[in-house]
Amino acid sequence: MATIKDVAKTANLSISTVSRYLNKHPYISEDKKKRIKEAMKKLNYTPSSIATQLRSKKGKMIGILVSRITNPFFSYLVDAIEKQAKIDNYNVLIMQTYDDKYAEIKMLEMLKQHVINGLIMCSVEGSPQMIESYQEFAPIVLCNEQLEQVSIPNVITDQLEGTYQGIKFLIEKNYKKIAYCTGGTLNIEGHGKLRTEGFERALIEKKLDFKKEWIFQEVHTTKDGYDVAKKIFKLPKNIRPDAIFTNSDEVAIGVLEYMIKQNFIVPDDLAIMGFDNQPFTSVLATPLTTINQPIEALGKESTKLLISLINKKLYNVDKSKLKLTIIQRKSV
Amino acid sequence: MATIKDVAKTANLSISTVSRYLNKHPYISEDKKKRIKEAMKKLNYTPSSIATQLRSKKGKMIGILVSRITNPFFSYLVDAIEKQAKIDNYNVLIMQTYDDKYAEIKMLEMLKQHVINGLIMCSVEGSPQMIESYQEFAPIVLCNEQLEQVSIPNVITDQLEGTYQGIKFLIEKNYKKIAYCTGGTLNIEGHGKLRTEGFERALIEKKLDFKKEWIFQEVHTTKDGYDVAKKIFKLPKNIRPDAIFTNSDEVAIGVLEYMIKQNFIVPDDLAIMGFDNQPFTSVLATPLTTINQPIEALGKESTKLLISLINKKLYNVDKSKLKLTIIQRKSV
DNA sequence: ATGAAAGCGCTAACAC
DNA sequence: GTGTTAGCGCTTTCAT
Repeated sequence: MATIKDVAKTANLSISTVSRYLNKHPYISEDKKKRIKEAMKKLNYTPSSIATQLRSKKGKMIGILVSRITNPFFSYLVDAIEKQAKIDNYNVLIMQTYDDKYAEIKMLEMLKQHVINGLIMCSVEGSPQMIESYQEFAPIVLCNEQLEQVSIPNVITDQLEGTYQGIKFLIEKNYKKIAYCTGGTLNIEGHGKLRTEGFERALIEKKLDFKKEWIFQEVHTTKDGYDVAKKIFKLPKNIRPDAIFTNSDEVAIGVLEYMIKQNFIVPDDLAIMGFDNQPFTSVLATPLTTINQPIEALGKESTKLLISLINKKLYNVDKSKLKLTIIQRKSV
Repeated sequence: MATIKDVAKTANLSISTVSRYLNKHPYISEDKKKRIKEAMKKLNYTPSSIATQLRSKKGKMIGILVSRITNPFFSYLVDAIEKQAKIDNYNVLIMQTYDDKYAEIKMLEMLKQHVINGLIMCSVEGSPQMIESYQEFAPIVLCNEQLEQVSIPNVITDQLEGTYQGIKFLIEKNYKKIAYCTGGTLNIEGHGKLRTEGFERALIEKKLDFKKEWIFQEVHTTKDGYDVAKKIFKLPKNIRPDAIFTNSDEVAIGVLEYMIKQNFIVPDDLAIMGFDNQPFTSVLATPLTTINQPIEALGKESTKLLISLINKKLYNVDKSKLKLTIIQRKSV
């Protein structure tokens, strides 16, 4: 690998002059510019970004933390972030946490180590205080997440309202026995807490019962959804729910899968409400009624906010496009 | 930010001793170990990976190039690669090319600049010679891709054979007028060339006709598939194909979508063969008959091969799990 | 306008 | 076992 030294030697100039050329410093004579260009071409030289970063500390990399890239919600979110980041010449380093606190810390440490210059967290595992403390090293933006009692900038949709509307939609369609899935646990703060609040609000408002048999915690995958359905249909008919509000289309598809296999009819035997409006949910055996998340806007605004923060500038998040909407199809 | 110097000063030791501790050098007295630990905690010290990389040149980052992370084939492939990379403590830097040669070059340049220590290319755009030349800087492994006339290690499945079997399957099911989709163009080398060869071989063997109206080039997305279907059903009935072999489930879903919308029946009006066996293809309105790709094995073997190359060791790819298999469902 | 020289934070001989 | 020292490739004063 040719270094700046080699270029300087070949062009018969000092290292500093070459460095200035590289950094587009004004006032370098045309003659020397040409000599440098030639030397660089001859030696096939590329600056070592490692050395540049070491010295100047201004890298151009942002990190994204997602729980699982195979979840289309996240892959589309990453896609949106990357498209926006590219505009400002940032590269993107993606890491999956698999809900593992340790992996999250590894990424946060990269902030400290200047591997990344900012981080968008689309999933959070560790304690709010711990995460907050890392802001000392570089900006962090929470995307589609919210942390209480600490101050970390975020861009979010109104998950409480979205869920509230979704449940209300179900009730108005005359479903009264509503099962509910959440990725978290009901007790602990975090994961889906706001959605659960929206769920409760709608139920209370419509004076409907809660039944602990209808609440499913820590469900994430299609397989989890499948297992939830299995449990539901094992319930005696009189206490079996007539609709299920899932926390993602992936989970909803698991429920659907079980019902198809057992020859149950959607929505007659059980209505299914998805969440995310993922691609292909309109072409399923029963097209899914679901809640659309504004992924594009979420990714774009988070990125704009983060890059502004990196450049120590202000940015007002445009909230106009961050609305959740119900997509009505056949499963409800 | 505290540096190794600060730690040394605080612990009242030399920089080297601290460095040795950091690098798990044997034989450091327990007393000093403790002093170093305390100093590190007190100063909240983390080594700068930039400096470490500059000095030792042994970063721990591998790059992955995919065309679009939103394509489940790639997100699952990335997932498999990441899981394997983690075992050897490598982090993973993902970049999307969007079939853009320029983005690809940007990633290749990162090889030069030591940002990444190896690259897995799950998609290739530029000229074989250009890509080959970058091996000078760090190892490159092609995953699910093949380049002629140059020598770049790769791990692949037999796409020709897979397609040949797929088309033969169609013919044996008594479909004789087979439409064919490819991501590339028929003339130029690259993109789907081997699959096209498999297609041709099966047709010739079974003495079936080619019709240029049945060939669709440069189709990638669900929307492309939708448009292909539209064209097919505009054809006069006597020259309309009775089956379509698509190049991905995404495309197949587009075809399905159009047919549902227009009230055509799958497979009676047109049989659809997918490619990839993506999640949820079994729960579609018409469950998709498709070709399963061994994504797990592809990712795992590519990563093992790349890391071996980085460490200048030999590795023999385990080909036993790299087989394409037909998944028979309802669309054929 | 250009060059010399002092580091950035770390590792790795080499010496003791 | 531990300290001293010379860089890694680059940027950035400070001279000239």
